Amino acid sequence: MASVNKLCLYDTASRQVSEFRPLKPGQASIYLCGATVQASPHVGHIRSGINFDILRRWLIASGYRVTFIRNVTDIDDKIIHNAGHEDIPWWELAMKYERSFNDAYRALNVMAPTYEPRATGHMTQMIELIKRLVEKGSAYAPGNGDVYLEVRKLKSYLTLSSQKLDDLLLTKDGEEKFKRDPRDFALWKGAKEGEPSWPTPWGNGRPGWHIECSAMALAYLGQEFDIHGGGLDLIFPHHENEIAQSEAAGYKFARLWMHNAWVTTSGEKMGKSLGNSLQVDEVLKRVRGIELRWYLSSAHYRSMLEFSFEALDEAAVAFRRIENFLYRAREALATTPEIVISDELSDALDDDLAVPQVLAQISEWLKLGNNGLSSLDKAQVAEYSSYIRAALSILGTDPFDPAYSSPSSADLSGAVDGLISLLLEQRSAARARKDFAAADQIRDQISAMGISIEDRADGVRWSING
RNA sequence: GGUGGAGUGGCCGAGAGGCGAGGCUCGGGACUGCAAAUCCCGCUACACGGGUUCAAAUCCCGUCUCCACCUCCA
Repeated sequence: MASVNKLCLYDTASRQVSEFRPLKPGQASIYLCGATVQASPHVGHIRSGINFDILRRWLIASGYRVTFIRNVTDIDDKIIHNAGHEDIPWWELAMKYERSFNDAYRALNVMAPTYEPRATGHMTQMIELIKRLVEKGSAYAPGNGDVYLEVRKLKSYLTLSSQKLDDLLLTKDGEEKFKRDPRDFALWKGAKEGEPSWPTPWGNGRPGWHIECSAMALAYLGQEFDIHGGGLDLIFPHHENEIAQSEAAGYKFARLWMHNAWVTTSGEKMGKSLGNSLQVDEVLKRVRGIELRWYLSSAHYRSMLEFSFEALDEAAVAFRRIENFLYRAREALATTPEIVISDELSDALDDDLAVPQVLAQISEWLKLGNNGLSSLDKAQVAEYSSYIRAALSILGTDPFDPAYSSPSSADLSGAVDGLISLLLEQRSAARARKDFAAADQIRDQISAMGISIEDRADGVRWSING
């Protein structure tokens, strides 16, 4: 259990893996950029949730008290645009997709955050932060209702993405005549006719895209916190701008930046505009949540995951093997395997969450555990099933986790067990008198009901086909 | 133009100077009345061209290909 290693994580800012040193010993504060609730989640969105859920579970298992903030951005350009398109109010659209994200998180066993602040609930904090930036001379309100951050004045702008201000390609946004520099970005946007707005000293308006994260991180995690996470595509501009705002306001902000890679199809990033996005609820018609989670967890969080249904199916089959072993182990032991964190698991996860290494280890344990089942060696079964269960619990795919239980099937299983057992007794009798034709006929009939039979060393076992 | 990432066996997918990660598929075997499940054995790969080194998938130089970000992005 005790590992000599310490948790090491890759930091986007330093581009290095180094030891995680929390601000307060034994505590970890994490801010994850969550959903902008403008459409249903696709598997890429949920991969991000899963990757950081694994981080969180590992920190908790390592003894940390984790404060995990994952925001919901429920007001932005796209939400207003899409609401017009669907012909419903912007707040109805935002709530609709927030629920859809929550359904996906729940189906994939992503732990609920410690707190989940919504942008619309933090206008006061955002306006206060912008006021502070204006007072410090870092931001300016040119009188069109917008407030911009003056990026040239910042000494460390673009250090996260290691770019130079003058190398950025410029895109026209129609606000050039108000901006002191075309690269300045909007902290606050003046309201156009018919748009939602909130009153401010600079007129009615709504937040720019980035300010909510700075304001909410400050509100719940304070001026400095341990880890800020999100997808790779948030490095620029979103996270750069969060840093810019927060540091200009005098706050230290995040100590460590972690970014997950995308889910791709045909080598390309998943996105609505490409028409290649796979919605979570669609994929869940094909495999169970626990299997989808296993698949999305299987690549290292910093590696692209090339999505294919073939790979998904393969992952699901592989997972069922592990799951079946755990169920057999529970039967053999007459108790649910305990969660025992092995050194191998600790070492792998401490090394920047090396999940693929964990999977390789699980394969080894699975062989040893299955050997234990064949030789009826309970101690061996207990040992390896415990290691496997511990690994699965950190990955969020522990089949014994109540989050995955379906109560209705549990009620039925007793009755089904009785019925199947009756048939199996008949088959055993037929086999005993070497009437294999009759025995196979019974097996075929049971099989036709979607139930498979295994003749094992310790008796006959049946299971419902997944 | 700038910045970052990737190319590994039939497929997926780790590793980052020295014992062939692991999985899937495929072939062989054990067990079994036959299956199923499980286990055992086999299948010596790192885009290309140079270089450094006793030793390179890993380091250096060059080349090719692909992907991403540059104010909508997980």
